[in-house]
Amino acid sequence: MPQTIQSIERAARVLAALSDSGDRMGVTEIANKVNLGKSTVHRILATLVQVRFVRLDPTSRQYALGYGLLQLTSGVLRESEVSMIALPHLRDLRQKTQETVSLNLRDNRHRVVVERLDTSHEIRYVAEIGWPLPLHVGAGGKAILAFMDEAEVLSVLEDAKLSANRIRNVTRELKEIRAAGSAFTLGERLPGAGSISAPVFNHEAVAIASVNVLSLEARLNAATVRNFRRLVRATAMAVSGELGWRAIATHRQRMNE
Amino acid sequence: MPQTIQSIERAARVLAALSDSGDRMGVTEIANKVNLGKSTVHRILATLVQVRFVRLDPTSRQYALGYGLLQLTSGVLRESEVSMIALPHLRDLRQKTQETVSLNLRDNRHRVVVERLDTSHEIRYVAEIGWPLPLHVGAGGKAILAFMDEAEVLSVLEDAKLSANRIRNVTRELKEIRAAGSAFTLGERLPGAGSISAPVFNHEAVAIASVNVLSLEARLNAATVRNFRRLVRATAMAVSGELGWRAIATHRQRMNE
DNA sequence: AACGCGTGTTCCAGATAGTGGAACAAACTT
DNA sequence: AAGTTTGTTCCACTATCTGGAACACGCGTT
Repeated sequence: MPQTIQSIERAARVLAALSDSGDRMGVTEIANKVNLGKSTVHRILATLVQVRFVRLDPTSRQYALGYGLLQLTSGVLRESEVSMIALPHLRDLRQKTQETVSLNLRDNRHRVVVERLDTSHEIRYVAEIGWPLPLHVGAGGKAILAFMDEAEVLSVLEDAKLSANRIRNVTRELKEIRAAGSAFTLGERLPGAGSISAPVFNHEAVAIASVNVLSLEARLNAATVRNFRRLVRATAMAVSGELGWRAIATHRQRMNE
Repeated sequence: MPQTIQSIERAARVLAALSDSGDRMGVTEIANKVNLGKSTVHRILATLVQVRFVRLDPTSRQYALGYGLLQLTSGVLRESEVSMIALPHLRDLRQKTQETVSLNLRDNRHRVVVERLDTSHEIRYVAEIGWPLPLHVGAGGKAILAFMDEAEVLSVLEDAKLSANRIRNVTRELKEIRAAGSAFTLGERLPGAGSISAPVFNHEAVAIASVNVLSLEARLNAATVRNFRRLVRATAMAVSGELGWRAIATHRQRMNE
């Protein structure tokens, strides 16, 4: 590990602990969870309170995540032009499919759900949002994976400790996805659910995101799947287009190299 | 300032810098903005990248806020039951008013917008969300302020360095708000805009939030304002009710003053 | 009421872990 | 190809962080 600051890592661990407990916690409770002394945790918390990443209920003396974090989040989303561009298209897609739609962004060797439009509930910042998911599970991941460098794909799959056999299977599947331009999986991540997904390309023609439709296995007959594949692809391409992706240009680039 | 950790404070400053630049930045750029040496900032960034609070574009070598922060934010909102309870009521309110509605939460001596339903654009995490706003400016703040401890109100106003004269004015205004049960301001925070707001009480009958309708001065004639006041109050009370507030008991308490 | 247990908070001496200048490397600019 | 800017690494110094232990507070029990 090259040059890295312990206190900050520890502060992050404290925040994570608060996040996935989903509830307010006391000092010792946190201290146990992150395996640090009370005093250390207390000092960390005092600092985090000061910068409004954590808030302290003075009566119960319990700590919870603070609103200062919201400030940062708005920055995350503003910065990522993809989600801003995609949003209207996602609405359109939801309208047409009457299903939950979402946008996955690639984050290094994972993917992250950054937008989600629920059929009934509109967008809501729930559990799943922000959590890193593997690239090789679920249509949303595979749609991205299928259009990555072959070498990189392999290293991702090996990192995930898949057997040689499964690697072969996934690789074949990715080939099919490339041919079809969209991915379709059933119950891979959530039992009983099905997902159709297509990749979004940026101006350099790298797959940086995927547009997804989430539905239930029961609702997905062959005709519906075909229809959703078409719609998802159209949406993804519209977004890619706005990001400056030129289908033809990419070909030319390859020739010139 | 009691026991606090420098590195963490500094890390927070780096994150803040990235947030309000709204764009990706280089090491030296950040270093200048936060007044620290390059090496120090570099180390901080390396750590933040590791915990996914920041991401590094390897080709451009520029840093931006990372998706790990989204993970935390979902925790912030999940933790705050108020926003979960309020959301359906806010939708209702938007439907009835056809205006932008929002929910402000009190955060110590400030308030923070945590939810916002735009008339046209649905909920979106934009600029304003998460930023701390003063309690004594705008209807959304005053609606909360009006139902706080008198001593606390005074200390808030003094902290804001208001002249004795303006303090008197605001105090009288708060009295009116208490009597009406809702606040109405014109162009106080945003020129040309108008806002109507009512407080949300928790089970201990303390004002922890406010429900707001945002409109334009041009659209707000006397009749409309009266109507919005009614609607906003009804919404705020519905939310308060679900939070365990009992109207009659507390109403007496307040009115007896 | 007094007692004890479990919390949260503060203190402090020791030493680890962070600091920043300066040297190095890499990447654009001219 | 030389020059300039920006990112990264090194390293000795010591300021800063650490964690055990002592203190203080609140709460439930006897």
